[in-house]
Amino acid sequence: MTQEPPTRPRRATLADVAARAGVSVPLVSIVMRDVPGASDATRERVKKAADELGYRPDSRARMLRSSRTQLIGVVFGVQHPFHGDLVSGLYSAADAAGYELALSAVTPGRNEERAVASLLQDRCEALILLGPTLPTTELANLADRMPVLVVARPVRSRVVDVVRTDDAAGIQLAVDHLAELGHSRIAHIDGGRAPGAAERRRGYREALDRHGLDDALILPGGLTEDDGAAAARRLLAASPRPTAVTVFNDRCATGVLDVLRREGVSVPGEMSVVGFDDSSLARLSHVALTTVAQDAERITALAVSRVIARLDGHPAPDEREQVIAPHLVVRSTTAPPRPGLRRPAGPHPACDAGPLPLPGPLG
Amino acid sequence: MTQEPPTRPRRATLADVAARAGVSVPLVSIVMRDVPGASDATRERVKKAADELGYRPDSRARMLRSSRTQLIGVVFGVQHPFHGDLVSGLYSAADAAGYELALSAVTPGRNEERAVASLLQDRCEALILLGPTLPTTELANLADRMPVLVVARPVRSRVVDVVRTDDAAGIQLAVDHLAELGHSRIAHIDGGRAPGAAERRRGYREALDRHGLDDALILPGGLTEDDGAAAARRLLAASPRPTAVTVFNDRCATGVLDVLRREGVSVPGEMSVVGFDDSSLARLSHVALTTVAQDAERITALAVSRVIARLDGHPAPDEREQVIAPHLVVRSTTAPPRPGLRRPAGPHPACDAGPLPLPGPLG
DNA sequence: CTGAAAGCGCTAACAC
DNA sequence: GTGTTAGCGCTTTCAG
Repeated sequence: MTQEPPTRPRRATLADVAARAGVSVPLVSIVMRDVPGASDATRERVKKAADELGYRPDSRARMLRSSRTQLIGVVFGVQHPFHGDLVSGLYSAADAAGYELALSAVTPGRNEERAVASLLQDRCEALILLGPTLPTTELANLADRMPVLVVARPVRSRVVDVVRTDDAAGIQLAVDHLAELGHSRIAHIDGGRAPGAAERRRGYREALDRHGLDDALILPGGLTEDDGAAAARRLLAASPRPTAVTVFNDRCATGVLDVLRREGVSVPGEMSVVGFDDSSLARLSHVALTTVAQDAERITALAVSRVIARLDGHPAPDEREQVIAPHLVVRSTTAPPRPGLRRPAGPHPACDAGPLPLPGPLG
Repeated sequence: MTQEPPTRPRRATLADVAARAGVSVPLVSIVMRDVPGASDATRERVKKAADELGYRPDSRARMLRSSRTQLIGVVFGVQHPFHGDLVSGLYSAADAAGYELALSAVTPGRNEERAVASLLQDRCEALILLGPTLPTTELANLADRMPVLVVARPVRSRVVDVVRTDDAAGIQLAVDHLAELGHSRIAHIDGGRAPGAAERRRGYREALDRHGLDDALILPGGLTEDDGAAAARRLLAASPRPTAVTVFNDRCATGVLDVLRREGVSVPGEMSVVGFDDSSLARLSHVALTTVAQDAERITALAVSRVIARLDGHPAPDEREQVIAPHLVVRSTTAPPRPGLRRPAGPHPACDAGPLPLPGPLG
């Protein structure tokens, strides 16, 4: 067996293609970029030569030469499911606009500062940050150098753009849904100091007001399953016990569901639960969580177009923050309240393993 | 209110720093790269100037000039939770070795070809592909141009490196665990044609053989919750009914759990369940799935070091494939078999809300 | 230890 | 249409 080639063939350059096609380098450049300035015959010849050489343009040289890099930097949390949806949307939007994305992940061992720093070295023209925890002053610093757009975190600043879900409206949708089902004692498990938590608290209060329900009950929660579990125990201890609860996010709601089921509290019979995010968690058939869905596609489309508008020097709109309406996804954790002890089976009561399936939302 | 600055300050270059520090450009380069060739006094002065100007090196120009880019391209699935773990590990490993990562995501609207193509334009020196579905011939094509390493998919090829979990050994761990608990009727729900599925089937068969259990039962499964749900129904219909089952992955196992609980089959009392991946799903407190964990840290460390060895021209090792031993994470879905109808409570039987906890692996 | 010159691969100006 | 010239920001020779 001969040794594998220790020396790889040098990559073909424009000059190689030019030589092979018998034309000048700039002409090849013109052809490769599909811009006017070459005859069809030449185009043909050059493309053939490039093909034969397996030529691939060098984006770094290209970006170095032209002042525009057409690069948008994106900082995202590699562990965060919803960020996956957002990144997908950003790719499509950027692609449609002729921009490239430079991804930089935040991981347990790589903080936002580092993620941003690497993007700066890559000479991105703008930055899109997904749910950043960077202090506002840092964001402002960045915005001083380039357009910065924050997704999914409310930032009060005159220098960065923000695109986010209307958190308050989201919780209001949830409360409306529960109120329509007939619930009057609706609690809220909040997200503490997490991004959006304050808005969701406010939305909850306002919705209760609108429905003339005045016994608001806000329990301290958090972002994780465990936070939800702890809050659920307090929820059950409340007197009078609420018949429904809106929870800060799906993860937390999952923890709530867990405790409820362990305690033998039927969901949605004795307690209706609404989450937030419509994460993959909520969609699991055995969770089937009614939840408030964020419109990732719209959010990302707006984010990209806003950032590009900045790059094109369009004047700043009055409001630097754009809030996107969420929508409610009704699954199986919400139903009309059931004051009695009999546990009616909802479409999917995971732990009501007993017989008697009584389908239909209304008994 | 004055208008915001429509014209952003040009980024500082080496020349700017040089001018400010009163030295030549190359000298600044030497200082910025921390290589020998400058006096301490100069170093001090240059660094100060760079700082004041907010200088950031231009990675593109740097890579263009030096033949090495020190860039490793990574293709990953943005929706795949386990890829998140892998990306985290790759970052640490690459960082420690002085390499950068160029991330390129596969999304519903962006296939692997595109993800790879963008990486090629970025002049990565090597490619690491996470669970790719690219045909082997494509992989070989790529490997012709640069070192290519595939993670988490068995590829029989002499030209690409592979680092993956020992799938067969993983299932064997699961079967060993179940056999030790006293199970003799152990089924397997497989992953069809998914990467690793064949190996896991084989591991299951071999493990059964080793334990002298000859009634192997392999049920067609898949990767999703729904696949698991369907398989679980067949599992329950089997006669004699198995007392334990190993499942292709955690997602599928979740679907299995769901059906079991709905059908009133106690887990782990009447049926023990083992998953594969140790995904976040398995870790959820209300799922608490016993599962086979892949060692993401070791996998990524090996992947990076192998790829760098290639770049450094080290000779290819005999075996281009490296299989990493997984380990078992015992949670609450496995326990000794209970032939009777009484449902004993394991450490966490989400639906066995009854009392009597009988701890200890052996009854 | 420091500076001058050259050039990575490409594109933007100009000539012809 | 096509070729020539210049230079993006940086690193690499090589002189001094």
